[in-house]
Amino acid sequence: MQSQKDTPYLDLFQIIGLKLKKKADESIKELGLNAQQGKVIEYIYENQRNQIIQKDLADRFHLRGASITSMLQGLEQKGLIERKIPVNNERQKNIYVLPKGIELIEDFQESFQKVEEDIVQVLTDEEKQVLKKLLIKINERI
Amino acid sequence: MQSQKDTPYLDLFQIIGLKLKKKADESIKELGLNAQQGKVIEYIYENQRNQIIQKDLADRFHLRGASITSMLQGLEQKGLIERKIPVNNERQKNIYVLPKGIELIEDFQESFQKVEEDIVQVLTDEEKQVLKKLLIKINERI
DNA sequence: GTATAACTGTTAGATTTCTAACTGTCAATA
DNA sequence: TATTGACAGTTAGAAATCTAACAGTTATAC
Repeated sequence: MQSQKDTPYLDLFQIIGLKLKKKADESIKELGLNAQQGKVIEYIYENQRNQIIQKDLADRFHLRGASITSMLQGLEQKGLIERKIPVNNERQKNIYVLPKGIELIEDFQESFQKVEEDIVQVLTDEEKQVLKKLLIKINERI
Repeated sequence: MQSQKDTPYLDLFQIIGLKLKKKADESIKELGLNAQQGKVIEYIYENQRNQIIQKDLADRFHLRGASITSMLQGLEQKGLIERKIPVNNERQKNIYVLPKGIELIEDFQESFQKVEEDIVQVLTDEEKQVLKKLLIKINERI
């Protein structure tokens, strides 16, 4: 395992990220969506007053424009969101969560909260604070 | 952004994991592979003396057996690895890196090392130690 | 004012992963 | 020892993401 040990941070972040993705997917599977879709709906709901467009989602979730198009088409077909071309810019589409989507949000949040607790339950309060600071620092620089 | 703030650890791990994946993919793109494939070849090379089989890779990389089959078929077609059915168990396949694959490993390691440095360069030595401990602790429990 | 460039989103096709169903082999047990 | 179950890997088809090429709209520059 020599080479694996050479990049312990890269390896740990990759594995933890993957495990968390699977946990989160599993936790909201019964709602007929995956974690990414849940997070996106949450984000739209929290920000729809600010006229968010698809590009904002691509930036926030580090996905390509094409991927957002595809995901939102799916969510629209399920009746969870709607997209409206604003009067001032016909290139864009503003995005809104529909009532059927809003109903699910509380369930998402509860599920994600449980995964969140799984992550930090083994840490002391002090460790949690330190970890958060370090993660934020790293996220800002990469 | 209220709901986003409710699961800061989950969100940070997801975003950092995604950014690192993209960085690592980019860094070995010129070799005609992605980061996952590079890590797998590295791992096979370091462990091929111990008769590793596909299931070991599935466990180590948190992928399904079907995904490993698919990936290894690709690497085999490129002449980077080979799979041999051992005499003592015809269900299994032992995996070995071929010379053409071995040639690439140093390049992988150099590239991954650079991504590794990107992660920790903003941290002090003490912070690095603390971070590693916390990540290992979390990884063991989830 | 017109031409050019930048922006936003879409499509088509490739890649990677997944689940579910399957085959063949080995192990356990009755 | 014959049956049954567990194990390792494969296949087919679905889902999510990507890149590259494109269309339409808006902004910029001359």
